Amino acid sequence: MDATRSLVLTRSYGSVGIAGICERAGVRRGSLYHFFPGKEDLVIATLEVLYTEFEAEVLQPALRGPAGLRGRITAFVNAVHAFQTRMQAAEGRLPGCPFGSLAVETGTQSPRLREAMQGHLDAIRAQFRAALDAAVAHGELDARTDTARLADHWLALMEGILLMARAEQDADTILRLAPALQDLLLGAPAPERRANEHR
Amino acid sequence: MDATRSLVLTRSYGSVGIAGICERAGVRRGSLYHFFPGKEDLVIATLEVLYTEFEAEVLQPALRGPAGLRGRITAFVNAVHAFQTRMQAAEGRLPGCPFGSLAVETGTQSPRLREAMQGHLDAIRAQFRAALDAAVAHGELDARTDTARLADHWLALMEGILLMARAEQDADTILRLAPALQDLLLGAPAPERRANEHR
DNA sequence: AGTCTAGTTGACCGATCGGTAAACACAAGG
DNA sequence: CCTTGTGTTTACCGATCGGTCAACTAGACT
Repeated sequence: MDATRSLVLTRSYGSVGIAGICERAGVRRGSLYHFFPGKEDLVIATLEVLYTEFEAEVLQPALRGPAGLRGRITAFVNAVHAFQTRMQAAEGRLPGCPFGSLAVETGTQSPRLREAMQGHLDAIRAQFRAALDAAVAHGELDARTDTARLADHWLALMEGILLMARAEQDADTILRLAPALQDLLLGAPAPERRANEHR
Repeated sequence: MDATRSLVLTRSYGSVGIAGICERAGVRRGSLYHFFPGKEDLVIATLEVLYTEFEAEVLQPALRGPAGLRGRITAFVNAVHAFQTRMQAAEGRLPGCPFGSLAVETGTQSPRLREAMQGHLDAIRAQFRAALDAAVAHGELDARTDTARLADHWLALMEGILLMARAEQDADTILRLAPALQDLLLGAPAPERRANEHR
């Protein structure tokens, strides 16, 4: 599963073969099929583990650690940036958001895989919403804020940022686009103060 | 190339085979290789055409037609929504943003394809920026607005929106997330008016 | 008529795909 | 000692992958 993770994240579902996974893992193909019924299940299981780790190591610490929504967003962005940088250093490729990428690639081919990825995206969105609800409770956001809607926007923008980062194969893209997240979630600055504010 | 477009947009680069393309086009494989040196070049050429059409039929009309940035954004979103809906009706699958999807999928494998897609994304960003510059010229945005940066954010969010739409295979996702675009580009409403504003 | 060339065709290439199955190793339990 | 269950190994399956090639067709030009 570690081999599967490395390969699927840095390449893509379709372009990763069972043979490559097994070679990397130092395992014979037959052994693999003793534990997993097929490629699809292997990948689903692998990303299940990845999500669990992502929630425990990125989502929870960043979104509950610092006080204040602004600090939490920053912590979240930095944690994502660190993870992407680490992966790029280790594997030579910047993965972007695996759940989003897989959902896009297999969305029109493998319903089970797509549903699994959608489930993870939903879970991330729920974490975002919890952070927004906490901000509402602390008076950082107006009480009438539609946190579900805002969390939805947050996830969409985050996916877009990671898509751009993967397309450019550059982790700094995340930092470059992160201000958009602050603008979207905390309200854009008044037009008068907008120019170059984030530099 | 029409067959290539349909298949690549609704499936993915890796999962579309030369055989499938030729079968759909009613052409023998050998004939294809008389005109294109390989799959990569075929797809690049196909998406070149697609971008040209996209610019002429979506970008230009939407971003120059209506008066006012808000109206232009709305027109752009509606045009994209219409295109996605049409594709879904015709092919049974919602393609999302082909340039983004291809850039993501092939970004770690086919440098030429990735560069081509990046070029198209850059071109789209330039169109966005032109629309923002026009808004600045009309006083709709502050003169000090960093339009390049804002166009960058615009593209990232748009890619995220289309990624979500493809993941969910639902064109309405675009309309659901479109308000985020208005918030990001025109400035979020004051917190007091934020709740449910867009419903 | 003869030549040339753009394009078509179908057979074929080696490689790889995901997946299967039978033979085998081996430790645990009787 | 013998069975049983858990894995491992290896050879193999048909299908498909992207790509090649030589033979062929047919219209244009001389």
